[in-house]
Amino acid sequence: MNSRQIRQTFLDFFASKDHAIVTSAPMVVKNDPTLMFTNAGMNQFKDIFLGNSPANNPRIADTQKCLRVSGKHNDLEEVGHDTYHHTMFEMLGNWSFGNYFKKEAIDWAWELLVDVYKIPVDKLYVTIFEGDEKDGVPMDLEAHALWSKYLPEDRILKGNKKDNFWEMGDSGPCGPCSEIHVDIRSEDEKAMVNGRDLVNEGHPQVIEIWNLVFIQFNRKASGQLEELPAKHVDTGMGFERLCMVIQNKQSNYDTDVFQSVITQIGYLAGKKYGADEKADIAMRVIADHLRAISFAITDGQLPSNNKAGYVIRRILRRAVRYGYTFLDFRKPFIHQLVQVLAQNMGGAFPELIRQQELVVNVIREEEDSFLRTLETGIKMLDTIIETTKKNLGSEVNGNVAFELYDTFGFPLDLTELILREQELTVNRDEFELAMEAQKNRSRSATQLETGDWIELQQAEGEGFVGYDNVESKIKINRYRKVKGKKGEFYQLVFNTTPFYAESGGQVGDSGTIELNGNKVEIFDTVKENNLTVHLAKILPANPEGLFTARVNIHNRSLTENNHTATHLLDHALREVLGTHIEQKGSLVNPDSLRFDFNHFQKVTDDELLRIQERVNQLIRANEKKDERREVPIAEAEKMGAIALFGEKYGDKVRVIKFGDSVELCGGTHVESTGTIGQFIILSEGSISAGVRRIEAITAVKAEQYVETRLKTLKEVSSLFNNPADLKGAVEELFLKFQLLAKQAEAFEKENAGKLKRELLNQVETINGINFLGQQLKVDNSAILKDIAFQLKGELGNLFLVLAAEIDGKANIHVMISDNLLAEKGMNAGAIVRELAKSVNGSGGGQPFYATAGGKEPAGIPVLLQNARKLLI
RNA sequence: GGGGGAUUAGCUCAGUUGGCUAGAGCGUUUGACUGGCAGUCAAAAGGUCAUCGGUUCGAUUCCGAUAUUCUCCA
Repeated sequence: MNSRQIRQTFLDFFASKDHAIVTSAPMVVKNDPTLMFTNAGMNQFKDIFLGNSPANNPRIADTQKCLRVSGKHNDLEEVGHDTYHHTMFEMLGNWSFGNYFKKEAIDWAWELLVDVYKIPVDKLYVTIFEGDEKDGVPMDLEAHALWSKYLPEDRILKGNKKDNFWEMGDSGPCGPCSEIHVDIRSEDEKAMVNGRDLVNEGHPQVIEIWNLVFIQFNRKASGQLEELPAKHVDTGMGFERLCMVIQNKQSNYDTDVFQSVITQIGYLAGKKYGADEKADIAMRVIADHLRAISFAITDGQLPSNNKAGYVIRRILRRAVRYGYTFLDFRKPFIHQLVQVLAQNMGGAFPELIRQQELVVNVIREEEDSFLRTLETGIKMLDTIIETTKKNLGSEVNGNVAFELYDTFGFPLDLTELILREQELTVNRDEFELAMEAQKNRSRSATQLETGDWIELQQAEGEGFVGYDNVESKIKINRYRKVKGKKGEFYQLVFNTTPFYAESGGQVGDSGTIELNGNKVEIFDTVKENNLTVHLAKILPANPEGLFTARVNIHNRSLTENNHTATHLLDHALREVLGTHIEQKGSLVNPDSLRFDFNHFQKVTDDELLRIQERVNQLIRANEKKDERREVPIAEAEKMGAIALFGEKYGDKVRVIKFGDSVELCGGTHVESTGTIGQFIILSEGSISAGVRRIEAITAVKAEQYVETRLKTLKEVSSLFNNPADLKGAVEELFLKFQLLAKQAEAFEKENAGKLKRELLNQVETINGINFLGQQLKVDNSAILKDIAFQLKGELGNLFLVLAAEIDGKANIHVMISDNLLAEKGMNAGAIVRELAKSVNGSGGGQPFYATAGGKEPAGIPVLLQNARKLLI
């Protein structure tokens, strides 16, 4: 069976057991502050488990794209060195939401593995939870009894809380789990060591492939467990491992999931997989990371310099680094692998094919920029090596290596590699110490103290009513206090709310809640795990009461103008630039709108103008809003609605139509486009390879913009006495100015020349040295400098002192011919410092030329006499 | 969100205790050699040293703020 068949078989199997098959959620997580990426199959159902949303279907199965690179599951540094860790992987899973429980979950798992996939029974082991006294949970005898039907006692192992009790977090849903392990060692090895001794011991060929979690408890903030009324099943099976087992391979990377890409890497590198351990590791790293990066990009997460984008960048750089070090790649190469990946996985994940060009471009750009980073790092390292060797050291200071890494992004392992060639090492302890200090700094800066939720009541409500109302009666169901570095605030959850929570690029609403004349301001509204959370600086006096919630209508309607304009812009972009345009991000707030989209060249001024004109045309057409809620997703697609990659949609969606613009959107919009008034594009630029950004304003802001521009224009025009051709007048003035500036420069030169000639007549020879000490009337010290250098060029054997009073201060310049420096041991710097005493000043410079300033210009004549005396 | 760095000619970058009337390479323009191209040689143009403020006799250099950008950590 190839990997495609294995995946499909899983889905077909659970479909036959009445499961709804859903698509994978995006790998990039939105609206969950605790998680950047989907790291398990259950993530997309988290809000169901938490009780925030109802389950539309009690039985679900899917394959989920997951990424484990940060937080609890951080496998990044392992990947490639062994044969079974991955950053991105697929997790096959089936779920029951208050429907079937342990019996069905275990029976079906067994049926699928043994009867369908034909995995030999004697390779399988299972584990069950042994119980925990502290939590008061007994051994999972139910699971034990179910497994006993299929396996002898010595293949059912008891596991502790760490391995066999699953928890979502410090609090929340949890329960015992039962894992299925498989032993794929050779018969010889099995004879030597019993497989049951290797389960959960980190052996690469005795591995867990499926985890069945039975969610039957809720852990309260106090740590106590309470039995859940509705019990759930959550399972996860590693797809790549399953393929390895079924295809009888010893490594995930030997399966067809990875081999096509690895073959291509080998071809590009001119090396064969399996010939050299280090090269093999590099190929595995690259094959793995390629998938992670490509899927992240298609899900809308571009590499960037912070947060999730930075994680993606780091993964890509790790791949480049391994290619650079072990496969001798010096030019971008990873982007050349995308095509093979798309061929291999595009069937199951069509977004890879659709966005292939973007993925290639983004990766190439990133590779280029990292190779540049490496180049500058190598240059810096060269000078470090040089100085270390000059000082006869054999070890490079760890802080220096850390600076190279921290500030310039040059990885430590590369530093060490290059140093080793020069027989140098890095002081690792110093490096680690500096690293630890940096981590502590970051941690203490981001510390957020989140208190427990305080449940006030469980008032029934309608959830979000803000599409139809901007004011409604609400009750506060629960709240908690959050303490950050910049003060503390409260998070409030209502039974019903007119406040729109930040989502889909539209900022959250602000406003007030009021009870008996006491108003509390809501300064922002955000979403957390599908829960609308209102942020307030203070807690209302009687939190249990019935409040009147009012959205700040002014900001809301400005935001709506911009949001609708964004849809019109999207539509216009497709008309003018082509239908390849896809949204890559957007920001909509009361002030302006920002729209990012894929396009591979600069949008020309002409195109921009046409886009702007088209949007304004659509505004004047005054298209009425056609809003449809609860549209089945298939029907929405038939309507031609534009969906976004990387956005998670439910079965039912909301469709917003304005004329021919049709989009899936949860945001708030104007009633008809005429309200927007006017649309002006402020800028167009690139934010990353293949992604452009347009910033624009509408309505009042656009009006103000035009007004100030017109006012400025009017003022400028009146400065020119309102000419018919203002542009011509300005150009003419500019030309005249240039001419005058040139003339002035020539005049000044001539003047300086004249001055210089006059000065030449004043030269007196004292003891064979040409001396000139004069006070000049100039208003700019640059002229003195210029004259000094000119005189030096014309007259040898010269000791020159020029002085002037500029802005009430004395300005002294001393110039000495080169020959005198050596012959007479004269030094302009020392001389000028000494002379400056006469004007109560100080100065300095080089031996042949120095300047000084002083606060008492009256002393200049004395100063000049003193200068003369130096020669006598 | 926090730390560190960078911003100098069209591009890539030098500029080490504050004073070298701000430099290099590539590119551009002009001239010479050549039948033409390529090329070689010669010369020139091109900079408010990111912006604003401070310290100083004097700031590209030191200090502070802002903007942009790179990088590491969370």
